[in-house]
Amino acid sequence: MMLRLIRDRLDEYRESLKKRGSDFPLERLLELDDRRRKLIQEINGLRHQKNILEQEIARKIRSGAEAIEKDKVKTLDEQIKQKENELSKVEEQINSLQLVMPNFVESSVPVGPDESYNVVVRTWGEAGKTGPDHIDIGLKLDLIDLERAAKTSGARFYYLKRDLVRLNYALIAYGLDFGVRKGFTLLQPPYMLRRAIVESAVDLSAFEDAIYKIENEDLYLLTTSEHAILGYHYDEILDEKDLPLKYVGISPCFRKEAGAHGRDTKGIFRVHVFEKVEQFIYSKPEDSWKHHEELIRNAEEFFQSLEIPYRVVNVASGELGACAAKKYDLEVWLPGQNKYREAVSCSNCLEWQAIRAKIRYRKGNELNYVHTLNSTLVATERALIAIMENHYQPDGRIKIPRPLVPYMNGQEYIEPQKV
RNA sequence: GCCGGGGUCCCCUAACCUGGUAUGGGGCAGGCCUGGAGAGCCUGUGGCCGAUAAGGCCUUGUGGGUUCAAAUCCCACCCCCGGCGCCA
Repeated sequence: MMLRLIRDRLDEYRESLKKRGSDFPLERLLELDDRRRKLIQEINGLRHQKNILEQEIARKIRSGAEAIEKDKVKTLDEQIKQKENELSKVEEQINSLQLVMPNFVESSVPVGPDESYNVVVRTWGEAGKTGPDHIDIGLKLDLIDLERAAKTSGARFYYLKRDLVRLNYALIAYGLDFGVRKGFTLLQPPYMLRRAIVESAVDLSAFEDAIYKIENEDLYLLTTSEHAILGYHYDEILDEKDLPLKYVGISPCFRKEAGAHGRDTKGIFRVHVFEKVEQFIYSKPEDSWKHHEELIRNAEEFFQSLEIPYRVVNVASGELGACAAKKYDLEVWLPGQNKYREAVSCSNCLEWQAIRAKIRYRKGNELNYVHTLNSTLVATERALIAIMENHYQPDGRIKIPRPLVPYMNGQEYIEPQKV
């Protein structure tokens, strides 16, 4: 299906691969597809002959005659079997290529191999403030324990303590209410998914680098509720009048971070488990770019309400990931690191995921693939870092952002522990 | 986990025992009819190959097997419902 799309827009697709710097073997895939189509034609012809023979046999048996063509059917069966074996080998190769086949690249995406080619779209708030990092603050106020987490679970784990636990749940509760106000439907998904579901949502490289597998089961721990929300409508036909479908998911996210050795090793910035409130939209194709802007604007409004300075970047073609045709990152200012760091990722996957997940919609008499879009609303551990570092007061307290105060039972500051 | 019942096209449903190429209804789309609407009637409704043709192949939860032939018989697995057991 993705193949047909690519055959229709072959030049554009070659250009997209070039922009990504992808070494995807497109020519080989096209050759295999030609071979596949030829085999299907041959098999269809043989099956047609077989069907005709079978009907003759049935007719003869009904009229009481002895059926004598059985050996002819056997010969056909052998020929069919042989072609089918070849076909299934070809299809196997096609499938494994399709699992790593990247999406198109949208024309407004900056072309370049790495993040240095990202283009800043806009900035909000006063960046440049410096101060202690979340680890120092967390230790000083007894809000984070990393050593004991290392003892129980290893690197990249953490215990949150005291008011930071409450602040985490306040962020989640605020994020969910925020999503509902924006017209999204809340969804708390299963935290484990079958392989087929995960494969429809990601490219293969994600499996090795990110995904934890449950032993002896066809189940994988969620890396983001995005995948579970895509799976929600797996193999379904939606009605045009129900689109767009907007969901906000809440779940923990489990990530191996296998490809990230040595990066962000301290603190709770890059960890194996974190909570995330996620926006997801199933859209009609003609509306998906409008919704892409809507999703990033929602995330921006959320971080503005927390009074955290940020910038939005248009991610360069080489950093997109296979699924996305365009991706915005929202990067928050972290005084402890003296730089902007990624807190939100907002992608338009076009029909890439929908084709793999077989999600279509009915428009009058025809069926079309939907477009899917996803964006973080808030990954709470990273937001906690941003709050701790940006709202740290000279007197050693952390000011709780206004919208979270009601979720903290009116509490306005996190106070240092009295010794 | 155990015992029983079940999974058919977008939805519902017939055929399953007794193997012969998936029935009917609803919805939706188009057409006829109408001043207009409704009712009624007709046609279409998934996937693949092919030129958007003609035509053909495939499709009854998934994968195997028996057979000239499988929705139908056999085996394994998945899921749903009911009962029992276990459990935060």
